[in-house]
Amino acid sequence: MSVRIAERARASPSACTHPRCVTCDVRRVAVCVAVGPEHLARLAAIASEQALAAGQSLFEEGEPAEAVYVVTAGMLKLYKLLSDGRRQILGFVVPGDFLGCAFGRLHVCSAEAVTAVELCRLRRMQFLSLLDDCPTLEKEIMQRTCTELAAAQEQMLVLGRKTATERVASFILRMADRRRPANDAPLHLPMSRMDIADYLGLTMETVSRTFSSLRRTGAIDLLDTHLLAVPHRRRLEELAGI
Amino acid sequence: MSVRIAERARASPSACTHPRCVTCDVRRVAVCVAVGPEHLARLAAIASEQALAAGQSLFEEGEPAEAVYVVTAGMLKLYKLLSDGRRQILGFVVPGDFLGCAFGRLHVCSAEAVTAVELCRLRRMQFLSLLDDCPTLEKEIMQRTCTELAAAQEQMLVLGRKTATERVASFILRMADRRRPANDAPLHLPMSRMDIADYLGLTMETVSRTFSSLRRTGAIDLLDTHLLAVPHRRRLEELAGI
DNA sequence: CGCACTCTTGACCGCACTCAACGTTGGTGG
DNA sequence: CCACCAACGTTGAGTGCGGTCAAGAGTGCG
Repeated sequence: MSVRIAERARASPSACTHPRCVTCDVRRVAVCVAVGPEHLARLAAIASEQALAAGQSLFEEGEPAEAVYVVTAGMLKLYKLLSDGRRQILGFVVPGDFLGCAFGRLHVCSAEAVTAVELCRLRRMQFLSLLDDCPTLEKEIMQRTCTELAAAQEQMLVLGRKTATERVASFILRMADRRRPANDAPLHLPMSRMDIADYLGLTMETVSRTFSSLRRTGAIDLLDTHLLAVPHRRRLEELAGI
Repeated sequence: MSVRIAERARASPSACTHPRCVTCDVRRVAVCVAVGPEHLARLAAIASEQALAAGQSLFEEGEPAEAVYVVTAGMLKLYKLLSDGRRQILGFVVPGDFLGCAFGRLHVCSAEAVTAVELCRLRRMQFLSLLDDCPTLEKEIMQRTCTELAAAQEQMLVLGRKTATERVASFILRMADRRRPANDAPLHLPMSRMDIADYLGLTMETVSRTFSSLRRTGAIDLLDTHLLAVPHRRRLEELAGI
């Protein structure tokens, strides 16, 4: 991986439009890391590859955080548990996303692979010291953290005030919008109905019923259990309570 | 205000334990801003005082963000609205907290005074350029943003998976814990039952009923509508579903 | 004193949960 | 190749928690 970062940086710097960007292309997934060329070797030195099978855990809440990650393929879910097993999924992580880069010593949530996953692992202390020396990277992390905070606040509105139909419609729209690159192809939702339920604060049964109801009313086309099309986006937005 | 910041910095640098901290003491509320002495004059130059009466709005979702604020007295609430008026309160802001310092151009939520409020207003563009030159301040903002993100994720668990009793118990514990300085005096909750309801994803009636039920079972002492004591913290923690 | 506002409490209702049965799919082994 | 099984998803029936509606208590202010 270390080698590949440097190689790709020289080979195709134009794959990403971000200024001073290193393109780390693993399996044709572009990962943008805003780091100046003077810090490139250091970034490469602290990076290593890691892979997970679907269902495998990456880290758990309360564990010491020893690394941060950039996802290069697949999807993970972040979640918190109550002592009796109730679960809240905080978000789904897709290629290009940073993971576990909180500033605390301990992980504040657990991470588990939804599909097979490939990641770029960065040793935490070295990554933090790189941040100190590389302002553009620090800006990038700050930007991403703010985006995550805004997403969490939007989800608080969903969980606190929206009905089941509005939650599912909001979920579909959000998942459609965060695809990189953006496109109009059918939307693949690899997570189980149970995962969607735990993300939306509902039960599996209610999620299933709501998908069926959206299909019956024509708001979505369910091509397959995990594949759907949005024929009339505006209609789904109305159902989402925008 | 500008003058007071500089004055206080020289007058009582020991009021705050934070390294290289400027104590901006307005009405005896200590506000810590991690900025080196070399940037002190610049900080003072972009700061001004502002006051709000209870119920007054500071900014609204979607407006351009022209300033960031440090609260020096009172309490504000941050919230989002749905088109039909449903409201989700994202958090309550207390003295010492930063406010509106997202990196986007527009405010992502609205802010309204719960009580009479005094703030230190910092012009946004100048504040951002100060951030560029002052790494300790930037670290401080990053740290606070991460803390806020963790709080938002904890609240997602509350809103998505906890019962009414667990939500109210969690709320009381959180409010008790974030007091600065920490103390065991009776807890003052200046916000209305409606505000608590909109923070916890409940109705006013359910919040009121739950407070009454907690009082009957002895988990809390309601000294007054907005003042309570927690006689057995452990008991409340159990009720909160820790 | 009267008004306005907030909070509390009661009665009833409905949305989402629980429990249960069944269908579908994919993997395994005879 | 099919039988079997386990996991996941769908659908139906009934229930309960928290919402809705309404009345009344408490409080502050002019």
